[in-house]
Amino acid sequence: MTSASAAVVAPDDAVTSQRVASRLREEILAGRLAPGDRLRQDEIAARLGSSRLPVREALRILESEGLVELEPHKGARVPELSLDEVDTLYRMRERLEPLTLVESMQHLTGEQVAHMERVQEQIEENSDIARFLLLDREFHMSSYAACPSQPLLAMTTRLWNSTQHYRRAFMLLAGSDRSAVVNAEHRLLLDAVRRRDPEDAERFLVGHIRRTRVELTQHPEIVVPR
Amino acid sequence: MTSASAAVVAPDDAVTSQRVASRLREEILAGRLAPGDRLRQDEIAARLGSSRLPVREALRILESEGLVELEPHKGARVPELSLDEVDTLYRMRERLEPLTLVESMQHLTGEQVAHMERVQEQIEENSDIARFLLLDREFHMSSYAACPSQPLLAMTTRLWNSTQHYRRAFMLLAGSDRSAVVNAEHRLLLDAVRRRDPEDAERFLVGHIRRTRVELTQHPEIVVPR
DNA sequence: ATGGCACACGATGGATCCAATCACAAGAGT
DNA sequence: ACTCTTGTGATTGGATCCATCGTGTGCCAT
Repeated sequence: MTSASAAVVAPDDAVTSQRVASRLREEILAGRLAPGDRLRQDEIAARLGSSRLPVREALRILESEGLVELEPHKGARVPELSLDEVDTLYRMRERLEPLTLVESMQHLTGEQVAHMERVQEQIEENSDIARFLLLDREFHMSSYAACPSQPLLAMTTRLWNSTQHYRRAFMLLAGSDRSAVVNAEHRLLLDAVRRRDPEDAERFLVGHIRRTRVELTQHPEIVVPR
Repeated sequence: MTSASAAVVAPDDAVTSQRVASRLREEILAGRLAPGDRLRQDEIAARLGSSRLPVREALRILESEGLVELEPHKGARVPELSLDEVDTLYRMRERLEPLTLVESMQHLTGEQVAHMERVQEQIEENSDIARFLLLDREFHMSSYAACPSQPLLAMTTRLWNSTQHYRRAFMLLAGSDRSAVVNAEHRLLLDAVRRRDPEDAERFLVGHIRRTRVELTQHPEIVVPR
């Protein structure tokens, strides 16, 4: 699969524009580039050792993934979302991701389900927030990995990308008090996936996303006032 | 609104890359560029009177809208979808578009609803298929026009773009026998919008999209065998 | 002192040229 | 006759240079 839509890692042999996109994607998702930050083509080109042209193409790639926004003659910046916009993104997730999961579930191998379980075990042993964000993403993305529809998987990934920063802000704020709830939800979800039960899978996943949305939107301080 | 995500027309004063994207978008949506067709950068640049660079950026824009697919060193082509992929795109529409409609509905002005009604009247008077495709798109997009969430509107537009060609193929095949059903569904939808009733609006819209999906997937001959 | 305008600097968009990659075809070897 | 190889042409990716647009600063007028 040459498509970079779902990949987070950086293939070293790829074309320059995709290498640059990978680097920037990683920096945004890790939070080193925060919402509102501007991305100057010159600076990036110099820092990553290429010309500005691949940088421009990389910014287009990232725009299609929802990680930056481009405005003609004004440049690229990491999008700043209002609370309403985050809320809507979560409502989109509540509707789309169950479809992604159901489509993927029927094609998941036993080994892939076992991988999900191992990731969940790591989540339960873990206490670091940055690591939780990585593991949580890995857990859900693993459940979507066998989705045969590229557009569906790409949109799901895009929704995760767009909300990543606010998930982190929420975790840093609320701490890991709610980890027991998250783990219970993940366990139920995992069990439904193992049983290949689409109804339960959809129910638990919607509940999981919805609860996160409700808790998250109770903290207006994690977004710009607007 | 400078965003090109939902626009179909070509602003003449825009930057070259967006002008090129507009032209190509129009050619793809109108069916002059069919699935499987290749888009050569040189040829496009010469035809539209620009250098290849804006063409490359335009292709990236169109890729993010789902209208072309890019592969490194191999170029761009209009995506060819299998029946399963079209089916999944319609299932995505069934889940996403009701949300778009509900979000938009509460902000629609009376004048905008009146516009929807005028478009529906034109649909009922019309018998040309190419014109129906335009009007049908205008009818639904008008109902989404007041959606405050850019990502949601962009994704909805993207789903419409990706399925446009197969809608046309289906209409050319099935003719306009089913226009009575379409008109009845549109009228119900319009009434629900006028009453600002989110439950009915969602019910009718899901039914409308679902019926189209079911009828469309009964015609495997409109897609590549695969 | 404050608001508005003009100019200069910095950043982005576009054009041209060169390099790398791929696809197809012709030829040699088995 | 078939297949593998190699070379050539076509096409895309990348670098550099120039044009255009935004933005910030500073001056001037009110």
